[in-house]
Amino acid sequence: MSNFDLEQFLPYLLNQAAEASSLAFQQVYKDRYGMLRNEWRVLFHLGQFGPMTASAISTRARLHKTKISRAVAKLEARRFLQRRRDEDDRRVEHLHLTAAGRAAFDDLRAVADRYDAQLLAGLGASDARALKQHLATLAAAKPGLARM
Amino acid sequence: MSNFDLEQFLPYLLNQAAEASSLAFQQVYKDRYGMLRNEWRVLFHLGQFGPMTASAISTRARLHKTKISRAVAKLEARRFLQRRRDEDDRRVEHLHLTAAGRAAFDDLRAVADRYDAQLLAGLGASDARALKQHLATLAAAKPGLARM
DNA sequence: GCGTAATAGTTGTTTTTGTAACTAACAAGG
DNA sequence: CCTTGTTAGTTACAAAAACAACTATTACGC
Repeated sequence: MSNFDLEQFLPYLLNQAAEASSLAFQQVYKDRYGMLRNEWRVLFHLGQFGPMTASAISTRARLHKTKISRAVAKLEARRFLQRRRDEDDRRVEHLHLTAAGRAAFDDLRAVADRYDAQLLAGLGASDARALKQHLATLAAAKPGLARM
Repeated sequence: MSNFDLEQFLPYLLNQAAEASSLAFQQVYKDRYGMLRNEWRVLFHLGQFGPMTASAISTRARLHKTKISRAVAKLEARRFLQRRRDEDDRRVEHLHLTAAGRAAFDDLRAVADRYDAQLLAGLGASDARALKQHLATLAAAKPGLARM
């Protein structure tokens, strides 16, 4: 008999924590700006890193290009971003926020900042740092599982 | 100017870590048993906690009852579980694994056990414990965000 | 240059999810 | 008992995600 415990299984725990911690923030960008998860992510990438192409966002955010494509279309329709064709390579589109897009980003970034602090309120600064470090490592890992 | 960093935002980090760490395991239950995430979860609840009702699983797994309902229907169709009407309260169904269901559970549990160890291989035992403890706390929290 | 492959991005189709409405069975107050 | 409310679970319809196929443009090999 194994001592395996579902509720201590890391992927399960991570999912539960991710869902619980996303809920309240999700409510904000949905209620205030009618955004979906992928739209919020694209907005934040453009807000934080400046103009980028859809491919660059796809790589950095680890989102499939179809998700980016649809999120961009929606953000453009709502005048949060604009596209600009690259002169040299006409396949490429450079995306950048409009003033409205930047305002939304600034607003949501401030919320996110406070929310993050609230989530970590129970932990000391060094514990919080360690937690985020471990999560970043897990996020970057590409675990396989050879013949399990 | 804020020093906010998307990639250090806890809900975002948790999502990335959860997705990355779920991928390889997901592949296993999908390839071997054609299961979806919710089906795997129901299977594990029944395997670990013994016969339960759909409602009990719903509460413990924090899954909406419609997800349970569909997962149960699929698991039943594939002969991984059976239902039994409660004698006293005929609304209630007690769910229990069949031999095939238990075999699948035993197999997947063993994979999960090894996979968990692999994910945590870089951490010391006390770091791993602390990480899981923090995640459990986050998973249990019901953060609101009053007028942000 | 020309055929083939690769890249950027979009569109269409199928699954899966989310939300709400529904049936059936029980509970409780008068 | 009989209305009203609650709980267990299902079903129907709309929204979103996954996946594959598509167009357009550029790069590469010869």
